Amino acid sequence: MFKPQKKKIIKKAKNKKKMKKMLFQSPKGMHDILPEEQSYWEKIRKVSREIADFYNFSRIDTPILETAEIFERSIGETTDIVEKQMFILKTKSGDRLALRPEGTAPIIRAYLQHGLSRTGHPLKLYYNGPMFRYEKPQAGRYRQFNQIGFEIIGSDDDPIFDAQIILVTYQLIKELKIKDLTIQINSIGCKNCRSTYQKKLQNYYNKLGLNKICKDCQRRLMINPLRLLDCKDKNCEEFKEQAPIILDNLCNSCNNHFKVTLEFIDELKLPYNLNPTLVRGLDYYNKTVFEIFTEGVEVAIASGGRYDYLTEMLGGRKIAAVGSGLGIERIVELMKDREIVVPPAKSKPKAFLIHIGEPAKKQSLGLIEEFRKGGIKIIESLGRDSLKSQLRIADKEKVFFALILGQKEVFEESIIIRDMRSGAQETVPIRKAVEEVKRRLK
RNA sequence: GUGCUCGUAGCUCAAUGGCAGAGCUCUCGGUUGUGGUCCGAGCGGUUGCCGGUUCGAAUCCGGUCGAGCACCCCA
Repeated sequence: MFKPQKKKIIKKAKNKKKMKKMLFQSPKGMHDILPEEQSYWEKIRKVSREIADFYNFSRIDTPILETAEIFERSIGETTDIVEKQMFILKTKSGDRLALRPEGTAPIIRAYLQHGLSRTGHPLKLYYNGPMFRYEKPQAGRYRQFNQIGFEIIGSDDDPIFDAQIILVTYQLIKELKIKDLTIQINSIGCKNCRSTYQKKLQNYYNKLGLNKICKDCQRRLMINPLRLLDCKDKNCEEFKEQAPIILDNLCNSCNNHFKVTLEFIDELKLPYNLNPTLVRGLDYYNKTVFEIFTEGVEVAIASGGRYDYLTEMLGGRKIAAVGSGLGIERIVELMKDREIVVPPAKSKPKAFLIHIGEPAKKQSLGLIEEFRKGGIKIIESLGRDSLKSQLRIADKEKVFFALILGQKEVFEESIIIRDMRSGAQETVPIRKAVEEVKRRLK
């Protein structure tokens, strides 16, 4: 009777110890953005702000959680995103909310909810924020990832906006010094010609016989025939080559739309490839679809397309729109790999305040405020008391001047200004400290 | 979701069944209040976690968590 109890107690104690020691990890596929990589993120934010501003896109932020149905209706019930990749939660009152897996549908929801059509057409919006997909992580593929997106809503389906979206997206990447870009582009038609084409494609594969194509293709044939063109299986390749091509099956209006879009892009001399197998995974796309790649990287760094039916899918009247999205993590990885230099996220300090003794320490915070008023960034190491340690830090921070405030200086109401490069020092009245440093910085 | 590879100090890596180590980083010191170089010391680990085999496990086995690769899919 005693033994089991004893064992239990030991086990409990062990657990307690373990609990104390256990370190937590960030959730699978979700990452911290540490101070040392913030410079890349800041650079991307800055450039995207500037690009958006120039092309007159207004910033919009939508909640991270949305009614799950928004995505089910727009992205498509049979897509992987909706079928297995959404983080869904139920609130206490029973609402089904989803962590947004993409940015476009929420923006259209906001557009309809707030009647943003009143602000005139076309409405140009951009966003930057986290998206969530429950997937098996890999390099460049995370469960929480950040996207920048551009949307042009309204103004019918004028192909010039297809071209402008592509241009803006392309310029953003180019502005970040990422080279060797190519745009893959295709048109997947409208409701009418797409479904005609899908039937044609299904017929073609059915005639071939199911046993000739891979298992994935058999599944695709049933649920999403356009995806057949995406198959990378070697056996399927030859059938793909013979398969009907969507560009040959577009209706007159879609064909013309695509032709004009390409003319605009030709005019801009953007490097693009016609890719008739490019179809995109989301249901709301129609007509133009595109992806932007860089040499040596398998995955797209940006993608987008036209979505003229999305407003209707979300309960509004039909409003044509076109948009794009960029994967920030993928861009950051590229910038690191290619050793693209970016300015530091923090500004450089000009001076370092050193205190020796309690009276000096007491004056430190107040003195720093004087420098802030004077517009000079001054740093310190208030937790360190030895002069040597403080000078070491000042050196490491590469400041121009160290200001030394000791017992004697406090008594005399003065401060030492030390030029860190030459080592020359001068004692000046403390009232003139800011002014003196300012003068020397020139 | 399927198949495979990898997890040792904050970082880069040693130790391959027998005492867990090095370099870098970080902290402090090298005699009154003066940095970098140099020298010295210290901090940092129940080897991701749990279990099994064994006299003995970082090492072998199983599971699990995480990272990555190829699929699936995608930013």
